[in-house]
Amino acid sequence: MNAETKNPDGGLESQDLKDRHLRADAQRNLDALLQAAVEVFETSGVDAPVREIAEKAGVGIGTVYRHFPKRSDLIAAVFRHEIDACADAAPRLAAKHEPVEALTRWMQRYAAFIATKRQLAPALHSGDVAYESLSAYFLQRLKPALQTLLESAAAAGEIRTDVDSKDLLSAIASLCMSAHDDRPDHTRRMVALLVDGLRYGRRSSQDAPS
Amino acid sequence: MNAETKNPDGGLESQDLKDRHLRADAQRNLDALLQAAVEVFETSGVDAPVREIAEKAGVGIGTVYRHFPKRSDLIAAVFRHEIDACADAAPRLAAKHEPVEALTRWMQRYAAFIATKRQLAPALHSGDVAYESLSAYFLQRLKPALQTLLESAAAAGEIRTDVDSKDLLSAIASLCMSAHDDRPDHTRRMVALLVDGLRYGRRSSQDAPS
DNA sequence: AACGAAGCGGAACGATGTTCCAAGTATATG
DNA sequence: CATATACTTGGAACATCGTTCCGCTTCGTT
Repeated sequence: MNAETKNPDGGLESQDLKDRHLRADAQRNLDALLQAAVEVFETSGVDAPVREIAEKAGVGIGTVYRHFPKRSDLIAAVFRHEIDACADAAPRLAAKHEPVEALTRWMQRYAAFIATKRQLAPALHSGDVAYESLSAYFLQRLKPALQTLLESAAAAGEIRTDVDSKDLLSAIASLCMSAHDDRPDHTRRMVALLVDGLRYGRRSSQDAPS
Repeated sequence: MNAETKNPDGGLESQDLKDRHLRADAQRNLDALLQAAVEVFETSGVDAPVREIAEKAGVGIGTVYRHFPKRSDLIAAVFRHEIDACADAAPRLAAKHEPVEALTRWMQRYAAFIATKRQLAPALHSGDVAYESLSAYFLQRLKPALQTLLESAAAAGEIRTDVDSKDLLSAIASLCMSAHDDRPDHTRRMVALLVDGLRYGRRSSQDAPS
């Protein structure tokens, strides 16, 4: 009924943050659990039984529920984990490649990530409390990541400057949602097309300062 | 592997068609089952337990599975039933109201129908064989229904003539999918806006026959 | 009325999410 | 190093579902 009964900070565990000393073995199990969940979800989809994940991680079912009270918490944790991985890829790519190349590679990376999560989309809008914060987190992490890449490429004069990163994120997501199984690289080409679109109008801005 | 093992006619039961004499009590149970399913799905959503529907219909679980071998068959049957109801509303409205009024009312009717089926959309694209034929049936029934209404209104010179009924169907569906719960009549106004859009360009066609 | 077949009800099965607690183990403390 | 204590664990057990099965009931016919 009231929202006060919920943990105000969003309360999702992470293997990176050590909030209150977590016992060493517990930490090890948590990591194994997350890794196993990633693999199982990739193999059998998000509908895979909790027991299968527990077995793959080499722990008991009780351990799973100790770390993730609800099945949806596990899914949410994995999702967050992958959002982080995708967001963290941005600065890494930016350091290794020139701006447009980094931007291109990241968009492809992001597209591949979204394609994996197609079956998650329904759940996201199902009103489940466990997924409520995910949409916000998604934008909070990915929008700045893309924005930085866009700004670098724009500063180098390689692409246009009038593109909103949020629009671009959802545009790519839409592309991936409609991808057919019989066109494995359809999405890749569509994203490449988007990048070309970004380059096309690069000289259209004349209000550039300095 | 091969498609030949599947029933070639699509094999979905209907309370309207009497394929092979159905025993009187069986027919009664089938009707009660369908009605109960409609009510339960409305109340508790499509994820409602089969047992709940059986109880509401006053029959045993075995009876449900006699008529609908799979849970998805029940859902599909209800969906078909409601598609029929929506399609049948078109000629009824056309007989009772002037063309544009009939068109408006039907579009609102259709929008209300779609809004109810939001949770069904994921299942429709999940690849389940039971739902495969539904998309086709959906278009087969609804497109002609809308098209007739559109043509009547166009013939009366009340609306433009360059609107594809299929596009309009999916446009309304899209509107309903993005509807928020805190805006109950948002969809209604959006559909009304669509109707106004139809009226706006009414003089743009000059190739109207007879 | 009697018979055969169609139909019915619900116990039972297997899978899955979730709870619970006795037993085990890491860590702090002496 | 030994001990105490609280944190963790494993998995049996429970609740809920979809689905199957089969003995019994009821309808339609002769």
